[in-house]
Amino acid sequence: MNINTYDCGSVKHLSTLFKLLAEPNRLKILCSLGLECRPVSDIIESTELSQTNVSFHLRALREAGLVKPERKGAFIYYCLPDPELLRLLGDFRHWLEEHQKEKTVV
Amino acid sequence: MNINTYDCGSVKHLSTLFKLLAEPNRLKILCSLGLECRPVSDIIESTELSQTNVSFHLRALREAGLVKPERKGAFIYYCLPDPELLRLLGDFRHWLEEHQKEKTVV
DNA sequence: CAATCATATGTGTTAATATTCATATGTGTA
DNA sequence: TACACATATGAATATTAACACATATGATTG
Repeated sequence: MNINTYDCGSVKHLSTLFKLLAEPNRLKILCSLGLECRPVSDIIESTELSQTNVSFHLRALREAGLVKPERKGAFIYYCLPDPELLRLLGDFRHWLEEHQKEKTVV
Repeated sequence: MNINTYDCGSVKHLSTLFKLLAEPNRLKILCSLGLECRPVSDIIESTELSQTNVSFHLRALREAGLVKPERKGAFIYYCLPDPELLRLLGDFRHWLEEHQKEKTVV
């Protein structure tokens, strides 16, 4: 390995995280949650996805610890245990905008 | 849409970016580049991937503007046009570490 | 405890993506 | 010009992931 090689830590962990975030519907779900806790029915409504599909993606996010379920009666509320994630997403979005600008300039 | 819904901007653009970063070998390539420009042969060596495979992933990264090719004689050097990307990757890695800790605590 | 609502899960199908093999293109040099 | 080297591309296959359908589980209400 070269001395100038950048250390990305465990590439595996990073890539599985990005894989989760790479699915548009999962991103939608995360964004629709925002800083609030919402029942699945809410998520279904705001994302306009099928119940099965939402449940499918929630499972993936849940198992990765990106969302946390909390039962309240018949409903299960989901929230982001660490809202810092939203900041990171914002950073990327911001970078993307800047990056696009540069590309058009160059 | 709820007033508390977090705006992730164009989910589509974000997800295509994450999709690029979700491939372990592409991450490896980005990290192996670091802040330097390197010929493809270097990348092949440090990632231990096949030539075809490296070329395949470089194309994807190139078309998204994440790496930039520059011919020098028979060699083509690739570099990150915007090293800020490495910082973002570092942020995610850092978050991942913290996040893992929390999960074990909780 | 039957009926209903909210959510999850198992299975099969389909679409997307990575990987390899064979080959092409472009560059330097004898 | 012929040859060797660096990299790219096209086609075929393999792997993976999303999605839909049917059904199961768990909670509430009468």
